[in-house]
Amino acid sequence: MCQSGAAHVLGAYASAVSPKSTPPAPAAPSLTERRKAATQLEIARAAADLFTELGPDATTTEAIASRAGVGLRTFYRYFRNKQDAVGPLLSVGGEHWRARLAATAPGTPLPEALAGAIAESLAVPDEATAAGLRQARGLLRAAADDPALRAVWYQVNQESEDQVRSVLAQLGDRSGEGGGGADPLDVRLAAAASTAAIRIALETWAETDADVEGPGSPADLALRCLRRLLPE
Amino acid sequence: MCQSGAAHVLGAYASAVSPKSTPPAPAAPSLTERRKAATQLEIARAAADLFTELGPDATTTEAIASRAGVGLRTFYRYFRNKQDAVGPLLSVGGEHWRARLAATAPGTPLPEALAGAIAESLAVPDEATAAGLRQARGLLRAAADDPALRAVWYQVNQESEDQVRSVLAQLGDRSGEGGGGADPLDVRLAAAASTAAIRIALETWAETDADVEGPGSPADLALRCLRRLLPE
DNA sequence: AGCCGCAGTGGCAATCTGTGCCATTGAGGC
DNA sequence: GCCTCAATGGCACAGATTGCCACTGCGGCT
Repeated sequence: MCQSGAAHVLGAYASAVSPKSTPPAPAAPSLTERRKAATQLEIARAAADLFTELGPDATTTEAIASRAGVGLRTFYRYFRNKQDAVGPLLSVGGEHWRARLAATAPGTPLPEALAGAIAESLAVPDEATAAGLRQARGLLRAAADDPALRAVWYQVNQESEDQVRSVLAQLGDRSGEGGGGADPLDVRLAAAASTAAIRIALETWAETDADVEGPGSPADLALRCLRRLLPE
Repeated sequence: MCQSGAAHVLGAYASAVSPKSTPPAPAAPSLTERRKAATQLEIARAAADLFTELGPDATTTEAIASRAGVGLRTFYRYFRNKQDAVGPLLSVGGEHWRARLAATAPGTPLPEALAGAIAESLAVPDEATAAGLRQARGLLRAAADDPALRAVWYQVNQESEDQVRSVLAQLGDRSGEGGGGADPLDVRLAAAASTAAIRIALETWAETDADVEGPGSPADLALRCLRRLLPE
């Protein structure tokens, strides 16, 4: 178990586990914290395996819980429902992306900041990250036949958009101190555009057999999409 | 009953009722057809009422069916689930939008075509349309507190995006006969950008008390959003 | 080391959701 | 008026969720 391939595409779900205790400082996660994260990942993996093997419909919640080695009741303490269980695996790189974005040097033009953060968060530094992307690809392909699973994908993206929106709002406040930050509508649009760029890049990539790196990779596609949507 | 306020925002759901029989020709809908449409709308209204009164969680499917005057079993013949029932009311104008878009004069620049169609589909020619928009606003506000309802909104938008995508693809084929149409990625991005423009316009409008027309209206906001996302 | 409070867990019971099956009924064509 | 068929309603059932309660190990205190 453990978080080996814990790469998250858009990372809206990771927060489900330890949102209260240590948001900013990466202080030593207590044993309990780490155990919870491992459990969540374990469940997510079990769900993803079963979903891709049998299809989401034929998979019972109990089967997921059982394969993950937890009680049914515990499953529902981690996830709202069956489909949500794969959320963390579809959130590949999202946390990374937002963190990188929040750390952008003040004064950087927005499109540039977004592009840099996207490039970095969709980069594939190790095999675990690559595996995470490939698993996401499998899920996206399964989603093509399953409305409920597709709904999770939409939700993951939308939550990512919301979070990016707040990151961008803070970023805006930080630079134009006097005026009170950027136009909320612009912030919203930038968040939507960049999230859509990543979403479409991943969807498009999932439809192909392109590698995780190089031309046709998620990072490549995402940057191309971003340029179209935010040419400013 | 009947389709008085049948205006649809993004209109992905309307097809749920009569997708087989009369898709193109608006031939005389048989009595049965009209009855079905009325039933669907009846259920949608019942659901919307209960959702906004009690909240989606506290509303049981049976209560919706009952208020709509149909059997529980029938409810499930019209909608996949509880939340989906309000889909038609959130799809305000979508059908209209796509139809208008499909009918665009060949040669019209894409951004212009999209803007024209959006302006027309979010226009408010009569009180019924206005009522439809206001009801959508109520649902969007309720969605703020309910993840499941929010999920329906995401889904409606996503389905609209998919449909717009195919309309745009055909539009592209129609003009550049020789080459085989526009770059699929571009089509996808244009569909995403225009759908997002409408989505964000409606979300933003729902947060305010602005009127259905004039500055701050859905149409006004949508066009502003579109200009930002598709300045080409 | 021994004790305590608490978070995380598992199990059970109850309610709600979603689907297959079958009989009934009214619409539309002959 | 008779026949065929789509639309409906009721029923039963498997699976999805949730409230409630007791059990157990982690982490802090004495």
